[in-house]
Amino acid sequence: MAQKTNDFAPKKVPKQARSRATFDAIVEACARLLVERGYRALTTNHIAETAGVSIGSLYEYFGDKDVVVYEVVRRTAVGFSEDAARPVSTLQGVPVAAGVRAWLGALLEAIRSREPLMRAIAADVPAHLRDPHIREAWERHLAIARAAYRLAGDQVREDRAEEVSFLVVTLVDAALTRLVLDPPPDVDEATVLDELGTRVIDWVAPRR
Amino acid sequence: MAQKTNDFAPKKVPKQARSRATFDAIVEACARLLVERGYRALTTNHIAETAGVSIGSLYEYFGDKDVVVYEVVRRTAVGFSEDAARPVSTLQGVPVAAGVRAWLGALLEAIRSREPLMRAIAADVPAHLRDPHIREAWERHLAIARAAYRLAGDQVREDRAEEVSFLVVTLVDAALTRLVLDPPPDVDEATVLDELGTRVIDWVAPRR
DNA sequence: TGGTAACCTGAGCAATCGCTCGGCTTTACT
DNA sequence: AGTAAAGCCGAGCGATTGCTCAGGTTACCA
Repeated sequence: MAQKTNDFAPKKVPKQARSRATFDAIVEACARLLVERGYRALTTNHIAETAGVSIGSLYEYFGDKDVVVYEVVRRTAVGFSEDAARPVSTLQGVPVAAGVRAWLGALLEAIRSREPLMRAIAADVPAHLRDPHIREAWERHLAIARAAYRLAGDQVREDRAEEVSFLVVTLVDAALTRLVLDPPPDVDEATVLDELGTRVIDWVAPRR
Repeated sequence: MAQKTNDFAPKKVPKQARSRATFDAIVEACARLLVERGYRALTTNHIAETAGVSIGSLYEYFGDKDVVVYEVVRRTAVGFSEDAARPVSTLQGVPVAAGVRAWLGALLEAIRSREPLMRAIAADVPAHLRDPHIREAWERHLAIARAAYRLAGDQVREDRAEEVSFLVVTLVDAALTRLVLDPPPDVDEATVLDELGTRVIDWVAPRR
């Protein structure tokens, strides 16, 4: 059977320390060029040159250009999810309001600390390279939302759980991303954060 | 002074009926190929062939490939904005709740009727070709929101107007787009719409 | 009806880019 | 020390693509 997995996995895993450094140098060079010149100007020759390795070495590990980009996006998404999830995992027993605000703060910081890369990825990287990771990150967001729901016990509403989660995560994600990557004029960031927090809290845990 | 306008305006405007047809055929062929094969597989030769005109004619009107794509995106965005705005303009004197739901319905329909093109554009078209139009559409959304505010008079809250508009438009835009282009499982569309409407209404016009 | 401007044609050039391959160097292991 | 495996090199091939240009056709108007 023809294995037509549309997988962008590296074609070979480096085993020695030297080759792991080569591998990483390539990925990092790709990230740098992505930020500095954008996806469209990316060439394998250029990546290899920037990484200080030969084009042959690049093709030792990566089947083609998009595999390198895929790896860059993967690392970014994984780091992002970890940063976003970390402060939330220690929230057992905390009131919903504090939990929500902690969540918002962590997400904002996770975006802000990766601003240039996230901007470059969102701008130009083709969807088929982004989507798997965005989908995963999305799943993790929803998992956090569901876990928070469980932790919050009877503080939160229980009807329409899926729909409310969907809308809340959509709102938070879109608003924070836009706030960092494309801040609108005449909008005060602190005010937006406060208003956003207030509304989300009121949404999931309306005072009875 | 070197005129380095990063403008993607067509290099020449067709004057006769025949050439206007050529121009349109090129734009439409580009839209079709964008949907069927995606931005990356787009070539000027292929666009011309699909349009049934020669490659020379294409370059008569469009400086390069991206100018054609830019025009496709422009037309899509303009049509979208018109569809989204139309039902809202006749809302003088209507209660806020009805206005909001009309707005949501119009937006949803405007997205849905362009689903394949919007998906193709969002997936692969580079940001520098999309952004000007997205920004414009965004401005029109905000204008609608502000106009609605004015029409609604004392029915709506007045503090934090800019921030609330920003968040509401972000939420509505992201939620509806995602709902059509990437519908999550386990989420009921009608329920989402109802919940979204309820929350938006309660957000901008809380019952006192 | 003749001339000019607008419009159209398509073979093919120049440049780029992804990727290969034959051969060399370093590391790991016995 | 010897050898095999892993890693590395980079000139250059093959294919593609954006775009030009010299010359033809159609529409407009005096």
